[in-house]
Amino acid sequence: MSATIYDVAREAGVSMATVSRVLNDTAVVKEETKKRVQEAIAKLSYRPNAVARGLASKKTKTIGVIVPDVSAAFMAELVRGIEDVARMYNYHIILCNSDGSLQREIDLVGTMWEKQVDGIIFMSTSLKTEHIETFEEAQLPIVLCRTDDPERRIPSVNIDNERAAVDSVAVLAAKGCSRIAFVGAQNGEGTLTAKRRAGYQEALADRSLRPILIDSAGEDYASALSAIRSHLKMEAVDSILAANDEIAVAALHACQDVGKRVPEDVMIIGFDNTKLTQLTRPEITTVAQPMYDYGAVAMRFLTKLLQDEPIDTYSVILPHQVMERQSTKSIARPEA
Amino acid sequence: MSATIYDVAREAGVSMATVSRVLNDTAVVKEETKKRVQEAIAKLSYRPNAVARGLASKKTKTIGVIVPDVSAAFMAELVRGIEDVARMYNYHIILCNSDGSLQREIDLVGTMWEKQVDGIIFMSTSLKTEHIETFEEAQLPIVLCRTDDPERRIPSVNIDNERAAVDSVAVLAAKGCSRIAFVGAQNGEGTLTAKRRAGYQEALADRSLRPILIDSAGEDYASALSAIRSHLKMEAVDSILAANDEIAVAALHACQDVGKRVPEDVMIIGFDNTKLTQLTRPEITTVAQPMYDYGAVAMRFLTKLLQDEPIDTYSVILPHQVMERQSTKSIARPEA
DNA sequence: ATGAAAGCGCTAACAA
DNA sequence: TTGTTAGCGCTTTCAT
Repeated sequence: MSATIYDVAREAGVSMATVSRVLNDTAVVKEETKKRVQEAIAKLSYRPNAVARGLASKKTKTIGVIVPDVSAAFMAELVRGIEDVARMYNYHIILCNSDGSLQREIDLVGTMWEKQVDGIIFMSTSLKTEHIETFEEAQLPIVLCRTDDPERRIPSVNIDNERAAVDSVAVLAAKGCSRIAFVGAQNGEGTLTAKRRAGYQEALADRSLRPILIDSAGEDYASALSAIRSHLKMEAVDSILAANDEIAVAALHACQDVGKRVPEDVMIIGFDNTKLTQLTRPEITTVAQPMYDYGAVAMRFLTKLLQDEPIDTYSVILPHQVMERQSTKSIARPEA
Repeated sequence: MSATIYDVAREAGVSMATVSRVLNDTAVVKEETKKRVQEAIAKLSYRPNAVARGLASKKTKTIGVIVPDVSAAFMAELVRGIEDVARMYNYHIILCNSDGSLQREIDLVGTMWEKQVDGIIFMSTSLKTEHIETFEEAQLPIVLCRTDDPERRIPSVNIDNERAAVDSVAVLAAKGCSRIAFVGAQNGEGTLTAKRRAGYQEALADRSLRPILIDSAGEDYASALSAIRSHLKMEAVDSILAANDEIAVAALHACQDVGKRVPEDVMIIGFDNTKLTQLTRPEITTVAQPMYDYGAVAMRFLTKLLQDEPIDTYSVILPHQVMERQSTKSIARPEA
């Protein structure tokens, strides 16, 4: 298993160039010699050394994946999408977590250059100028994934988050809700939550409804639970749009805690269609984001870039879908 | 950003050997020359090419991670543990999914060899002879992670699954349960579920209790739900030990469906301490498996192997813990 | 303390 | 159709 191409050449009585040719199918080789080479390869259990190959060809068949945290909800599914498509095109992925730190993201792009990856799939919250500069310096094909680039300078794959929030509000409004609250952390610009909040506000303005913003300290269950619970005690709402599913579950429990029934008294819609939403009772209506597809499409996009295939658009928008479940089910009320 | 070591050498007026020395700190270099070299590096924004380095040194500072499916529950956390420790030791990881297919696992080890990784962290269900043969052929340091090797031929990191099941039964028994059921898929030998079932049976035998095995078609929510529901209609149980948390949630819902209260009528214990268990009401008691630690410890183990550090034991057992929550809470019953 | 030179295992002109 | 020959960018003896 550690013979070199030279050993194979000698065993088959040809030159290493010929072996290389049959290996890469890069030129026509007489059927008979090809067979001899293949036998030699089998006999010696030869396997090409990808590192040497990478040095000589300046292509490593490896792409760098920079993600805030693989272990975050559903990120792994996205990574799986990347890996599946990467495999189809004979690429491998080097996976790195940035924890959302700008400095680390920048460093990682540098390291990826050192590793001579053929391209990068980059995930973060929102792009800053430092990112752009780093990308330009690295001179590597890069595809953004589930990451906002306000000025659309870098190829990217996304859903329309604002639109998704607008759609969710529409569902609620259609069921007669008018006191619609939004729950999410009040964090920076350009984050997913910010976009969703913007869509929510737009949709409420269109209907001349008063926005009810519930600011949870973080995007996690615990902080959302207490924020919602205390808000519910102050002010009645008939529906809650949550920035993500974990918050939606918190909303459900908060309602139960203060004696409100879901969906009879309060309707709830979450975001992301994680497994959670089907393991609660009632099951929670949520906006399905195609996590796997994010990855798969981004990787496919990157392969196009790498092979100079024609590209239709540099900012791909994936479809989203409001998955209606029990938490927004209209109840047929018995006539009085 | 694409100067070579040769450019740096010329810029600093030294030989490339000297540049290499300051880069790798591999020999003493006069303070002054070192400074000149570092300036040249900065001036040219030089970055060493890791591929060339790998070819010359035969070390790539890359390790292969073979996992059934990153997107499976909590696998990502394990991978995160690997990556964090890898980073501490200046390694990067190439991540691949095998979907548990033996053929693919074997192929992947080969590809990892081609990529010249310095070592492999391998995850699967149970090891077969084909695995061992492949590992030997590859001649690479390999650490098994959360993967059973009945004959302990390969270094590994695990918890004691049988013992964990025994402990769970003990908790139930201590609360007065005697009709204790186990729910899990009736799949192959050497799987996690099989180990847990074995522990369950052992613990019941010790107490002269009759085992109640509920066989769900798969390890997922839906099949477990229907299996448990129909079993509950046939036979009363006072507690359920589930092979994993998803099944535990199914058990909870099945009980609710047939009008049993948890924990008053039926107590439930899950396995894995996933987030799910805290998002149900009641919250579910579960066996905490250190997913992150599996990865972190396995990677640390591998670095020891790679640096010939002394090893105490080749099969590391990590601690588990029964996290008691509401689903096993003894209720103080009012005196009659 | 530094330099010269020989590879590492492969690809890719260029010849033949 | 096949072989010869330079590299790719670095590490690593071996000299000096």
